[in-house]
Amino acid sequence: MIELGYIREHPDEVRQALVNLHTEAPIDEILALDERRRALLAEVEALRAERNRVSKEVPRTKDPHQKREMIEAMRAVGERISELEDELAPVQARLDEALLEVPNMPHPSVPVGPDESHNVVVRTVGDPPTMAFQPKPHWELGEELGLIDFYRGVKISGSRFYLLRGGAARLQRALIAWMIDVHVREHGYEEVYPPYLVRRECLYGTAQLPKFAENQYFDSEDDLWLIPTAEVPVTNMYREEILAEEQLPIYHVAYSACFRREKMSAGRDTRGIKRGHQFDKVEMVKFVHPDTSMDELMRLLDNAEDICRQLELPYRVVQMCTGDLSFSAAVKYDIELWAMGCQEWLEVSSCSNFMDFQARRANIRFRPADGGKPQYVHTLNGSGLALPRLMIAILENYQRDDGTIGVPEAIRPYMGGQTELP
RNA sequence: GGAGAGGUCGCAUAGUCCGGCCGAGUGCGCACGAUUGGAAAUCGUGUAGGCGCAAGCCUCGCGGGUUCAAAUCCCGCCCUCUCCGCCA
Repeated sequence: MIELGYIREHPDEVRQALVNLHTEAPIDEILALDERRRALLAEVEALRAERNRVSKEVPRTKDPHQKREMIEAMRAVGERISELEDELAPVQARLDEALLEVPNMPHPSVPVGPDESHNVVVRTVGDPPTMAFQPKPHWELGEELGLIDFYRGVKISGSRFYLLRGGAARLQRALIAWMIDVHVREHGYEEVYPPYLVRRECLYGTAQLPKFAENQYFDSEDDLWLIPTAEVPVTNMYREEILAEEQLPIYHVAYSACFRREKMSAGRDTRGIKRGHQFDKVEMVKFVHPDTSMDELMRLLDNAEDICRQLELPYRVVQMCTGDLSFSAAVKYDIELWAMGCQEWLEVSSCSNFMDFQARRANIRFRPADGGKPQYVHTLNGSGLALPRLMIAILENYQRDDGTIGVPEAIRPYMGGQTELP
């Protein structure tokens, strides 16, 4: 959430940001509600001050007549306060709601552009493997080698579900364990295992709600929501907390299953395992001092790239332009792996700096070491990495002319020394 | 799921029966100061958050109600703990 005072004082900058983001938000409504709210608040607070003052006098007043008059007068004041409060409540409620619909402001360094065609390829690392044969897409490899069972996935759970079998299931499990270990051992993260079902407030904290409700699965009976990413439970670990400055920065890495209804992407990527309703991901989350968050973003991105480098997969880093920025990110870099079979760049990681946007929503603060007022932390996160697309890249890029698939060196110790699939 | 106990300012607690002197006492912790060659001990002062230029307003798990006035009374909800039941 961005600060109400900022909208009030810089409405034109906010409007321009929305234009650059190619989105809309109820700014005019917010300004009108805010004005109304402040007027009502001034009135109601003056009355409350009077009531508080007189009510304190009441027990000290000896004269019964005077006492009765004071009580009568305050009864009238009380009624007026109630009226004003009834008027204020819906204004405040709608204002709170509207503020949650305003996206984060893009960082000044973000290139301005209408859509993904204006994203900037920052660097390309590694070369696609040379193959003396026609590489196959993973859905063919997966079926031929008995590694991916689409038919039964659909039978069990419907479209966009599949099963990994045998070596593929093992490979995924090995990748998860290995990636977590790399981030813990080499990059300084603390591993956490979070809940997959969270309360609704958490989704507000990380900004999946209120705007993206249609993409979430939830249990209406208990109002518990399935996480679309470990970002949600992990970022919310410190919601409503005031951390000590010395605790920062906090780095967490978490593996979780992720659940997405994909309502907004219905019909896209229906082939293969690129986009499912359930997938696994290793996620990195950081809580940092505001002064350091841009540096921290670069390191986070490098941590994610390190996985690609160690797996010897060709990738590129793309900076999102304003038009392709997500709702809550101020800056975002994607990492895309090149897949030989389907001949496309696959997004395996999104590394974002949210600045204080999520911290405001989730009320995550720190107390400066000099003892000053609590300040909002900056939060960041990045995939490190998402499994299905990583699996695609490995299956397609490590396929060999004899029909087998090589296991990347780095993973072999986690596969009991196994060197090829199936 | 059943029975009981409880959620108060970093932590621990007092206050709740009998509403006002309680936005809130005490201890610990922490900060600063005094004392000291230095330290311990001791003493003193300070020490929750939000809104507001300020006066002031709001917050004692959350929401609602009663009242001139609610931490305190009433209703609903959430969470924690203990015991019982059930269970990977």
